[in-house]
Amino acid sequence: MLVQAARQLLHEQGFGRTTLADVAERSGVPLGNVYYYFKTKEAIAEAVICAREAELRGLFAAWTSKHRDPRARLRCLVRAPLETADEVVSFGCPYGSLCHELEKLGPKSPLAASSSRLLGLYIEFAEQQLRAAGVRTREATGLATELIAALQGTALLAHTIRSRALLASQLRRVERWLESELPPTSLS
Amino acid sequence: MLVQAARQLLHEQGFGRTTLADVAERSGVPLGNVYYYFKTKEAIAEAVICAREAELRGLFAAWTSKHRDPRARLRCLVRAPLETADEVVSFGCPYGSLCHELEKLGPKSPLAASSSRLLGLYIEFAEQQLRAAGVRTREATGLATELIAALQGTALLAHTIRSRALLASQLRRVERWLESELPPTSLS
DNA sequence: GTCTATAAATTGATAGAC
DNA sequence: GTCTATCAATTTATAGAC
Repeated sequence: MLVQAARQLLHEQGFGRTTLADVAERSGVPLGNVYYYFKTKEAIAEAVICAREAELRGLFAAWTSKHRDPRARLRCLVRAPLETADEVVSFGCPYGSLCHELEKLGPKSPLAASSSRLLGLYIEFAEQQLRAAGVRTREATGLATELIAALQGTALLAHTIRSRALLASQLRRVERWLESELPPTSLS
Repeated sequence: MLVQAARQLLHEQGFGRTTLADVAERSGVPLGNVYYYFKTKEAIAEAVICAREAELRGLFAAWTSKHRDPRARLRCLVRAPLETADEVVSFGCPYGSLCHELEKLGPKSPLAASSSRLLGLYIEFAEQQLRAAGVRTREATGLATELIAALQGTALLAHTIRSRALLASQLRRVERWLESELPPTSLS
């Protein structure tokens, strides 16, 4: 699938360094075909962002249905980068690196706005689970932002240093920190 | 100065989207001149990285000479993004965004290796100050990494959301967290 | 819908006058 | 050392046969 190939390539090489010829080649179709399905290169990026958004919503839904306890859902969130550790170490967080690059297109670029929604979704999910775990509404926004910032920073460092060990150990630190920030469990 | 212009442009637009014509124009010199001073575009990027490294070392030296107390130095580190809040909100952390983009050139790229040194320096400085503040050697590395990750993640989110308020409030949170992680001051 | 060929624009890099 | 003109390669995008 065209979008699937583009999704991988944008993660591996970034938007700027990925040519439409790359996308065509990895999809196994000739270059001309790409333009039959997508008017411009930006349109492909937009489709990739949508795919990433669907991917995120899928993860959130899976964690939500798997665990009733919001703390367990938050643990899934923190540990998620370990599930794809190789990719994160080699290419960074797919959502964060997309934002990082597309934001450089300027505040007026539609791609920048679309990609920032990805991190927004991330924060929103964390905030919901924090509130469900008993964090006060006022505090939940700040804490959720702090959590996502910690995860994004961890991914950037693990990627830059290219160390899976760093990713694992720092995610454990984030997990311990988060537990210390949550209100004590009500032992009903 | 050529490098100065390139330094700004790489921060504002990134390496990939900055053309040598851009650099020439902002420097006020014709395009041909750029190639008299730098053999290739990569050579300019290398010079920019060196300039950023010197900039970092200068900041560290200033904080070190200004404060004897390592805690005060760490406060400077955490609050530093506020000094250039507009730039951080508009374009992200100059060091982090450079790493983010140049790492996509692949692990074998000399530019990727050079840029990763920037974050390495950052961690190293934090680690030194943490040890001086009484954090055990074993713990200092992990804590320093966690601190820099928090700062980098904060810069990314503040940039993506384009919110100076988010930058300020989240840096305050990082500062409070850091204080809670440091051993109690010895009231000598 | 699929594919080849090619146009049009951008941009890294060079040649050569001054 | 400085500047203009231009080459060569890449890449987005289109035209048109099948």
